[in-house]
Amino acid sequence: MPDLSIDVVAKAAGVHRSTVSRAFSRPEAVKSETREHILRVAEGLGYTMSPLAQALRTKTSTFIPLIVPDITNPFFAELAKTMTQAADERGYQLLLCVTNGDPAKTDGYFTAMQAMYAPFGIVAPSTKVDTEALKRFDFGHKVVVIDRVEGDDAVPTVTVDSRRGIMLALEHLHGLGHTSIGYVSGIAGTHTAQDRMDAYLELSAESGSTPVVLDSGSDLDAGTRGAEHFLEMDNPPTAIIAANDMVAFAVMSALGQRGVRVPEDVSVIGFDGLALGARFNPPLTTVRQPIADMGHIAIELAEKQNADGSVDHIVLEPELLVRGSTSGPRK
Amino acid sequence: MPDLSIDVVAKAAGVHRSTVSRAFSRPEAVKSETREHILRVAEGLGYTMSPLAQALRTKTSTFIPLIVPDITNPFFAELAKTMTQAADERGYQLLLCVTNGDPAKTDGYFTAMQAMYAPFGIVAPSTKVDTEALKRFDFGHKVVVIDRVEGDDAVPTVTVDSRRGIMLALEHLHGLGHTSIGYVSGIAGTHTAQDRMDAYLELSAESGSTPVVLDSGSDLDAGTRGAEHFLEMDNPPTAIIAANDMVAFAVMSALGQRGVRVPEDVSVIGFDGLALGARFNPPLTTVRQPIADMGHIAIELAEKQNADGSVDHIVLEPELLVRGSTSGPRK
DNA sequence: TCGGTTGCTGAGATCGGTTGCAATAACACT
DNA sequence: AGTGTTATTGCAACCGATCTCAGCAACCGA
Repeated sequence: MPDLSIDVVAKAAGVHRSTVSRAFSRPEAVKSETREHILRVAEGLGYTMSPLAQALRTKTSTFIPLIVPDITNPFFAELAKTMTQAADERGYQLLLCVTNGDPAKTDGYFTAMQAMYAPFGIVAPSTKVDTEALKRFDFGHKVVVIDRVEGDDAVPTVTVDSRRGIMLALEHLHGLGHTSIGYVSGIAGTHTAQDRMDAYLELSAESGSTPVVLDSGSDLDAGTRGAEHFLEMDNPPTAIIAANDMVAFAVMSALGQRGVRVPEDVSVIGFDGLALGARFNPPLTTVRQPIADMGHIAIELAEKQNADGSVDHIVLEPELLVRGSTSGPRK
Repeated sequence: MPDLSIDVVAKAAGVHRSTVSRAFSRPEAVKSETREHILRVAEGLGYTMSPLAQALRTKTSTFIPLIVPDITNPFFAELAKTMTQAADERGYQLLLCVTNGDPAKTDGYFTAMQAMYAPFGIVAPSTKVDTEALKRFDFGHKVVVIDRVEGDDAVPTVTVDSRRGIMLALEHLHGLGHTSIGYVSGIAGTHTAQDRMDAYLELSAESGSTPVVLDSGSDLDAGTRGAEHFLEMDNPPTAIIAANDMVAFAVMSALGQRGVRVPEDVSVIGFDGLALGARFNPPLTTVRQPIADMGHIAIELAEKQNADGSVDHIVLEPELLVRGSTSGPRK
């Protein structure tokens, strides 16, 4: 590969660099005859433009950072999957940024994204802190957030309707005959986590039952602690809503190890709709978030903002996914 | 941010561009006094070098593509996690590339990585095809593979000792009293998958028992099919080795739905050592691969190759992780 | 036929760095 | 003092594109 630059193509096609450049990036500005010739020659040489050079000159690259707290969490993994797809459909390259919940890292990624002229970035926050970091950067570089954001204004967001999701779960459980329904919270700090919890509290109260929060911790051990708490209760709930699928897994696992059977002894319902849930033992009933859509929409929002400056806040509808972890109450 | 370029720093520090450049990238070539002054000024301005410009000029960037078939598979997710960490410890940026098993995509990523002067890439293959794609690119750009590679020569690799891993599993099961041990294969096409299967076949034969391959499919449904096959047998094995954790999950889930209990009715052991396994129901006994090490080593190998041209093939030792999915045989 | 578009292409500066080479300063040695 | 290093720094070309500006030809209407 004798270093294919725009100049060698230009020479080979007998035109000037600038014409080749136009042939690629502003086709209508070149006589169609010339353009096709150039394209043909380029094709023959196996030429592609250097994204780096382009980025340097135009001050806008195709690198888009995906900032997540933990790629190991299947929710973020699924998000990453659909995002990569959406991304390279549109010629973007996803930069995987894992913060591990460390705000310093988040900051670092933001400055890095400026440095490489990222047109925008996607943030799936673990804590409110992440979204606050945004402000320090004046939104100078556009970002879209997979969560609600305090104040709901300057930055585009996409989320699912937490309240509706919890409602779905509650209705399903009520329909099955459950009246005492506990809750184990998930990754704390996120607005959506907060919203789900609030929704649970409110809706429970509305339906006349007293809410039972088994654990409100932030980590995965919330599941274990929740299960323990459950076992210590004199009159434990007959069903448990977990703030997200991972926590639901943890709950079921902890319960299982202590001899409690799902759904025979207690029903468990998650929130996320991870594919993995279908392979769990038992398969997890859950409130599905349209993760795939979220990825595409996030990118669309970003592009839209770049185009006309509009910042939208999309709220998607969740959906109930009934699998094997819920059934009628024990007695 | 009035566009911080090297020139503004130079002016502010009263030196020439080239001196600033050296102060950063070849510190020993600048009088320490001057260097410190420059660095201080830069610091004050909040200046960082443009990785794009650097890459363009030096023809080597800090972008390193991580090519995986499916980030949704926790094995690759864990790999990605440790790799991002290893990567940004050394100032690299990970580009997430998901092939979905499509060789065309793999090819695309290879050309892309050339275009952006990636110093090397990491490939965690789904099929042998992936490794063959490498040859089409003359290894012109360095790549290290998380798998064994046909011929074992031109490209650095890191894997764990498949045979040893299977041996560990077998020994554990034998120790528990199992004599009839089945096998469900995993993602096909990979050399390691092949190796594990071969090891199972050989070691079973050596120990005098007849191997029982419950399913040799490539997809996740192998688990389901394996379970069904298991149920149809007159004299089913008392334990099952799954080629990887995901398949083990699927097997246990399918078994569970059909009323077979693990480990009471049948023991199941996986291969990978995913953190997720600890949260499964029951917690999965498995052969642990040192995934975190693999990530770091992969990057080290790549750097080493770039430095002195050496290509190494590292084989790591697996380790048994006993959790709850194995116990003595039923009767 | 001539001034006024319009369409297409070439020149050349520029993006933000790097690096070989030349210039100068400083120091060592005889 | 004279000459030969050696350490520092400046100069300017270059990496591979983009884009403004200008040049030129063809076309239009009066």
